Formats: sequence, C-alpha cells, structure tokens
Amino acid sequence: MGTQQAVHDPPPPSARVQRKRGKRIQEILNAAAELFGERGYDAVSLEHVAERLDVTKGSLYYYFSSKDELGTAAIETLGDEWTARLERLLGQTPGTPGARLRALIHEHVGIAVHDHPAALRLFLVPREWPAEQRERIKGLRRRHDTLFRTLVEEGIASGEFTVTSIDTVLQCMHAAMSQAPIWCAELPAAARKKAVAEVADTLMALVRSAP
Amino acid sequence: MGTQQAVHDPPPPSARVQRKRGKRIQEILNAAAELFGERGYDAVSLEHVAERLDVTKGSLYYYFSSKDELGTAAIETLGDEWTARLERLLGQTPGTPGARLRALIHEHVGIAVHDHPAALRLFLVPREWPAEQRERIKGLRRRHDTLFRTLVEEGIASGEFTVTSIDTVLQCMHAAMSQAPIWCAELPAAARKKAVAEVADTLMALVRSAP
Amino acid sequence: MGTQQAVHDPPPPSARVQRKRGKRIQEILNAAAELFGERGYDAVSLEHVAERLDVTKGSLYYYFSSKDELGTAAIETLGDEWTARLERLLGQTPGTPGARLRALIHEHVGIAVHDHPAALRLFLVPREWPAEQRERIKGLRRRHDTLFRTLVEEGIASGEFTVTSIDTVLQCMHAAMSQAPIWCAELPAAARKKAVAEVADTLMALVRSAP
Amino acid sequence: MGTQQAVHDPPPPSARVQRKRGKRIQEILNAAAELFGERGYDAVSLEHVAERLDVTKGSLYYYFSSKDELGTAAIETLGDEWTARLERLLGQTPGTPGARLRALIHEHVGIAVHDHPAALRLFLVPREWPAEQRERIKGLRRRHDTLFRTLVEEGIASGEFTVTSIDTVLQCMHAAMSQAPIWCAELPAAARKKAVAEVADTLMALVRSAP
DNA sequence: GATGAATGAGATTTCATTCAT
DNA sequence: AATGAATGAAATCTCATTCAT
Repeated sequence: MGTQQAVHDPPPPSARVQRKRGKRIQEILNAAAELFGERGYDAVSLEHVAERLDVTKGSLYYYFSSKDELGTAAIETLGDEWTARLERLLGQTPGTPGARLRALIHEHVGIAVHDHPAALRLFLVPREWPAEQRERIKGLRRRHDTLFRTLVEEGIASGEFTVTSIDTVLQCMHAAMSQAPIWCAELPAAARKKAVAEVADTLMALVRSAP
Repeated sequence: MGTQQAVHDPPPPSARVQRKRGKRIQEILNAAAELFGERGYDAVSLEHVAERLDVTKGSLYYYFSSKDELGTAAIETLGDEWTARLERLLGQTPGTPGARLRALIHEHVGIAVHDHPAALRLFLVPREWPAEQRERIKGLRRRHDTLFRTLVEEGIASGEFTVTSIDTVLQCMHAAMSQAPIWCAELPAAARKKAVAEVADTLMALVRSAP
Repeated sequence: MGTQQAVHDPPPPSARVQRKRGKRIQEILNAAAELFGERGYDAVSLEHVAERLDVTKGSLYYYFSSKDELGTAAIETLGDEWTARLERLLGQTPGTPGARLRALIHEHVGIAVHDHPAALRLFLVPREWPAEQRERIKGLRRRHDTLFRTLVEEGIASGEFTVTSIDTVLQCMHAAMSQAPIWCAELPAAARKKAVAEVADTLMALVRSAP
Repeated sequence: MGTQQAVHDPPPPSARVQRKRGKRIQEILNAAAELFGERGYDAVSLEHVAERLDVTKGSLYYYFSSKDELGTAAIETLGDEWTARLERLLGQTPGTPGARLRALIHEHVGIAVHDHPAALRLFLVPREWPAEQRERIKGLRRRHDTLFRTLVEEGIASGEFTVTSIDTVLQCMHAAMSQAPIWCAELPAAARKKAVAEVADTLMALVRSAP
C-alpha cells in the first residue's frame, strides 16, 4: 500500500493556485486522492478522509470550504504531480519521437499502476459539479494530453508514425492507460512490471499502423 | 407444531427468489440502467428511478430486495443484451478474422456510443458490493471478452494478426471501446458516426502490428 | 342500499368463535402464534407469516382484517387451547388440592416448555392496541388464573395450604411458569423434562409456607 | 506515504469507539431506557428518543452507531446501576442469610416497581441482535444472579434454607421479581408499597420449603 | 379464495455542513 | 488549528394495507 515515494520537490512547480503552502494540506490532499481513487468520490465520506488522517471531520473545513473543493484540489494535485513527472522524464529522454513516446507511455502507465491505482475513478467527475470545477479538471487532462500529442505530431512530421486520426489515437491511448491499473490490480504484484511494459509496446502499434 | 409443511431453516425469511421476468421488470431495469449510466450508480437514488417510471420508490422493492440487487440486475440485463447483439452480428458477418473483428469492434463501439453512452460507469462496480454480485458482473465481462478473444486467436492462427500479448491487446481494446462514448458525447451528433468508424480502424492496428 | 347486505354478514370477526370455520384459519393462527412467540409481535411481519404458510401476504386479509386482529386471534386460540388442556387434566386428576395443584402446575409448565416456548412474548401485548383487544386478552388470563385460584382456595379452606396473600402467590406462580420456557430453552433437550418437574416442586413451596 | 500511522485493516471505517461517558450520553441512555421499558424496544423509534431529549434523531448517531447499539447500552446502564444499588444495600445489611436475602428481594422488587416499571421488556432482547450484544446482556444477568445465589448458598450451608434445586429456585425468583412491576402497575399507587413487601415475603417461601 | 402489484407512511441510517469553544 | 456537538436533508429500506383480477 501507500507506496508512492512522494516527490518531495520544493514548492509545487506550478504556482498554479493560491494553495496554502502547509504540508498539512498536502497530507490531506494525498489521503483524499488515495481514498477517492480507491472507492470513488461518492463512496468516500469526509469522515473516511478525516479518519485516515486521524483528525476530525470538522477540521477539514479549516482547509477546504466543501467536499467538492477538496475533491477538485485532490485531483488537481494528483494531475500536477503526474504531469510534472512526465515532463521530467521527457527532459531526460533523448531520441526519436518513437523512442520518447514509448518511454512516455511506459512512465504514465507505471505511475498509474504503481502509484495511483484506480485514478481512473477520479476523473469520472460528478456531473453536477459546478462548471468551473469541471473546467479545472479538463484543463489538467489537456495539459496531460499535450505531452502525448506533441510527440505524436513530431513522429508524423518525421514520417516515423502513420496515423489516420490523431484525436482518436490519443483518446484510445489514454483510455487504455487509465484502465490499466484496474486490470493490473488483479495480477500478482510480481507480474505487474512486465504488464506495464507490454501495455507500452502494445499501444505503440496505434501510431505505427501501415494502411 | 400443526401443519406447516416445510422446515424453514433460517429465521430471517429474507431470500427473495428471482422474480418472474415480466414486462414491468424490464421497464425498471431499463430505466435504472439508463440513469445509472448517465450519472453514476451512487448519484442515482431510488427515487430518481421511481420517478422516471412514475411509481413510488417503495414499489421497486417489490421487484428487487435492495438497490444493489437492482444495480446488479441492471448491469446484467445490459450486458446480456449487448452480448446478444454482438453474437447476432457475428452470425451475419462472414469473412476473414480481420474483417469480422473490425465489424465486431465497430458494432461494440456503436452500441456504446449510440445506445448506452456512459455504460462504462456501470461497470465500475462499487467495491463494497458483495462478492457474489461482483462475480456475476465479472462473468458478463468474460462472456463479452470471449467473443473478441476467439477472433483474435483465429487471426493469429491464420497468420493474419501479429500480436505480442493477447491479453494486453484485449484489455486495451476493451478500455478504448468503453471510454469511447464519453469523449464522443462531446462531439456534435453528426460527427459521431464517423468517430465510431475511426475508433474501429484505429484499434485494428493493435492486432496488425508488424515488428 | 343499506339493509340488503345486512343479511350478508360476512362472518363477523367479532363473534368469539367464528373460528371452527375452516382449518385454513387454524393453520394461519398456528403459524402466527408460533412466529409471534418466537420473535415478538412487532418483529414478525405479515410476510413472515405468509411465507411460512406458503401463501401471499395479501391473502391473509381474506381471513383477518388487520395484523392486530390476527395477533389477537392467535393469542386467543393459543389461550383457549391451553386452558382446555388444563381443564381436561384437572378432570382426570383426583386427589387433594395439593396433588391437583401440583399436577396443574406441572402440566402448565410442560405445555409452555414443550409446545409454546416463548409464549411469554405473546402476552406482552402492545400498549397501543385498542382497549377491546386488550380486554379480550386479559380475559384469557383470568380464565386461566381461575383454575389455579380455585385450587389454592380449596387448599386454604381445607387447611392444606398456608398463604398470606393469595393474589401475590398466584402472580409469582404465573410469572415463573411463563418464564420457564425461556431458561429451559438453553438446557439440553434431555434435561428439560426434569426441569419441568423441578419447577413444579419448587413452586409448590409458595402455598405450603409454614409461618 | 506521509502520515497515516495506522494500518486501517477493514476498508469500512465503521468501528466507532466507545465514546466518553459524558453527561449527555447518560441523558440519552436514560431517556432510551425509559422509553424502551415503557413501550417495548421495537415500538420506540429513534425519533421518539430524540424528541424526548429535544434533539434531532440524526444527532443520536453521534453517540451510537445504531439503534441496537443504543438499545444494548441502555440495558447495560440500567443493569449496572441496578446491580450497584443491590450491592450497596447488601453492604449495609447485616444479619443472617435469610434476613439479608429478604432485604435483597425487597430492594430488587422495589427498584423494579418504583423506578423501572416494565424493565422486563428491556431484557427480552430481540433474537436477531448480534451475538456479541446478546452476550453483553447475559453477562449483566449473571452478575445480578450471583448476588442472590451467594446468599442462597450461604443459607443452605448454615442450615437456614432447604432447597431442592438452587437453579430452579433462582430462576423462579427472578421471574417473579421481573414481572412484579407489570402487575403492580395496575394497583393504585398507594397499594404498591405493601405489594412489594408481600412479594418479598412470598418469595422467601421458595427457600424455606420443608419436604 | 388467492395473487400480484402498488402505495404511503414511517423507520433507520448517512453525511455534508455549521458553529461555539 | 482543531474538536465536539449538533443539524437537516436525503437516502435506503420496511411494512401494513388496498385493490383489481
């Protein structure tokens, strides 16, 4: 369990929001993201979150003005951290678009499977959330996607990739990467590493189709 | 004492038998599946369901002994119908494994996008459901998967497909097909038909990889 | 319009013994008495009763106009049968008041323990029952008590018994006899017969006190 | 990950710990015991309890995680207090086992009649309560009984009492004492004191039988 | 005589939220 | 910063009762 070896970067790389800088907040956010991911947003009560942190329900309201706020912030934090890791990886990975894309997919699935199983649930945002919150979350997805899209476009431009519909390819890729942790959860822990690599290899086929 | 003929073992006379599959039940199941798919299982109250059917919520308990039961039954019905349609299609589609697989994917995505948008939600079964219900739902998935797996295996045997890990390919395929309705929901209705075809084409790449 | 159907008097449930009519009614009454005794009046739903009889809830309303009616009738039946057995016994048992009283107690406790465990629950009549029903049930108790009271009075008159307060003695006796099945339920079946005899012996002390 | 120090074994974070025995809890327990005793456990809704305390029913769940929990706790409190009073009395009452037993019975019946009419109802524990709760309640009974049993044994040892079956005697005694408040409830208030004394005198016969 | 269907009132339970301290 | 207490709305579920067939 609780394996993610927390990226202890100094302050969040993105001075994204006015997020108060306590480490307490980070603890709450982590616990919340974990729980929401595990059981789904609706199924997790604030008491669950509080209990895991060993504080009382009410005290969460000191940091967040509502459950939705907490939910949004948790997803945002997760997304930020996630994107940051992907960006860092890209910075360290030279080579052709193909090589870099494969590495990116591999890292993404790895994060999902090892550190955020069931994050998929998190992105199934409740319909009734206010538009502003929904937008914030979609923004995350976009930044995320851009990383992949850029590489795919480079590969197409260089003739390395052949793709009919870039949007479709990206959507399929994302879907598969998001679900991966769910089916991998049923694999013995030892087999997961290999599964992650297989997913990366398999998904590369999406950009190398020969018509 | 006197006359009662049967030994009623457990004091709590709960076990509600599978009721007849009358027309009414089907109506309830349909309404429920629709709503659960639209907004997620947790977000739909029995009152919502009852309202859509124009009955009182209590009366749902005549047919189902709990919300979970209703949920499971709704998924099951959906899955059965879905599989039946896929099987029917396969029966009518001759040709190579490749041609038939493409048709199968196309049909599957088509059903998802046009008839059961957001069915994905339905299959994200609440963790806390009793094991028996979870098993029932996994069974559905298995039957479903078998259709695809058989074709893929045929294609491999005939040399038409090249696949590294058949399990991984099937999982990725399924993930993409399940999510399709979610992103298609944002497309203008006119564009969806084309999107479905594109998904089918794109996913075929997963079995035609040339190393 | 009014007078015509006066002739039709569907068996008015008011009349004390419309009961011999139909062995079906007896079956219902037996099942109900048993269940009410086992788990308490409130905890037994009409569905429980119906289920044990393998009919539907609604059909009970053909025989009884309400749950309370059924409850009252069940108690009444039980009480009548019980009293009848006691009277029969007395008719067959000659001897001194002491011998006869002991036999009576023995029989009463025996019925309770062997045939109607937990009948005690039945006599804890819900407070909110209409006065008329409560009266009917008190009437039962009185008939019952009279059997004991008569014998005790005879014993006092003959000098065989010494009793300070006859009312108190009868109440204590009754209390102990009613509870007996509850504690005997925890005894191994083989030991119950002996326990019944011991209760009878013990309770005789209540009328044989020497000041 | 960060801070959660404990391995929270079962996902459902239900286990509500025994809360502090503040004054408020006592108020709730008293109100509940009173109501349950008056009308029977099943017939008392949490709203009744809340109403009497002038709070909302939801707030009871801050203290107790279910109605059963509240029920058990109420009985337990009642039983504890009751036993304590009996023990205190014994501490203050010198004399032969006979004198002390009579005082004990008198006190017990007095408490029942004057302070907890219908406590009997409380001890008719619903069958469907979880075994653990049933055990807790049986434990109470045992502590209670021990007080009486010890005295009876002393009396036998000293030759003051003659008893065939000590278990049976204790059970009968207990039954009579428990029911006393029910029949006394119908007496005019003025007569109750005398009735209590009579019960005590009458029950003493159970240990003084001369064969 | 009996059933299947439905209702409506009320019960238990959950939970986001507020607030005084 | 945090807690304990409480609230109120809504959700799940139960059940006696009715009624057309």
